[in-house]
Amino acid sequence: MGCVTDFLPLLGCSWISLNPGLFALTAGGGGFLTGGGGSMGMAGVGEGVEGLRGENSSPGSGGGAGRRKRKRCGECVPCRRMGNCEECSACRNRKTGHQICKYRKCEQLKKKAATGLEKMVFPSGAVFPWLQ
DNA sequence: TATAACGTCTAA
DNA sequence: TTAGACGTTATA
Ligand SMILES: [Zn+2]
Ligand SMILES: [Zn+2]
Repeated sequence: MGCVTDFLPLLGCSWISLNPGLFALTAGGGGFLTGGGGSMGMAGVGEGVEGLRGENSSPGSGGGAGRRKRKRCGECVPCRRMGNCEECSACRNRKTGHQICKYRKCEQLKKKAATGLEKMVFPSGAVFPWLQ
């Protein structure tokens, strides 16, 4: 196979080629490790595949499982800020955007939800040993 | 029900 | 890659 050993057999070799944006969005500027330093990292591989499309997540039943919304920490500077500036794009487009004022956006919510798999870096220093 | 805001998709 | 739109969840 000219493909990646045992990675996503159903998707074949075309996955990364067809989803460069998604990969860059999660693995690169995802937020953790600030890409570019020479070290990359995995950005939610487990959830990444599930997050490919919103077909997963089952909040319907139970009412406890599934991916629920995170809440603001309430301690960061933006969280302590009160009142909307009414001038930022979030405030101006509040009617359609449904987003909190940019100056009030919680620092923790700015980062993508971390699952813990992001830190999966092998001792060899390689992030994707199966690619080598 | 109304209001606020997170998560994700998609156009630019 | 980013900002905006939309759907959905969470709280009052
Ligand atoms: Zn604002
Ligand atoms: Zn906060």
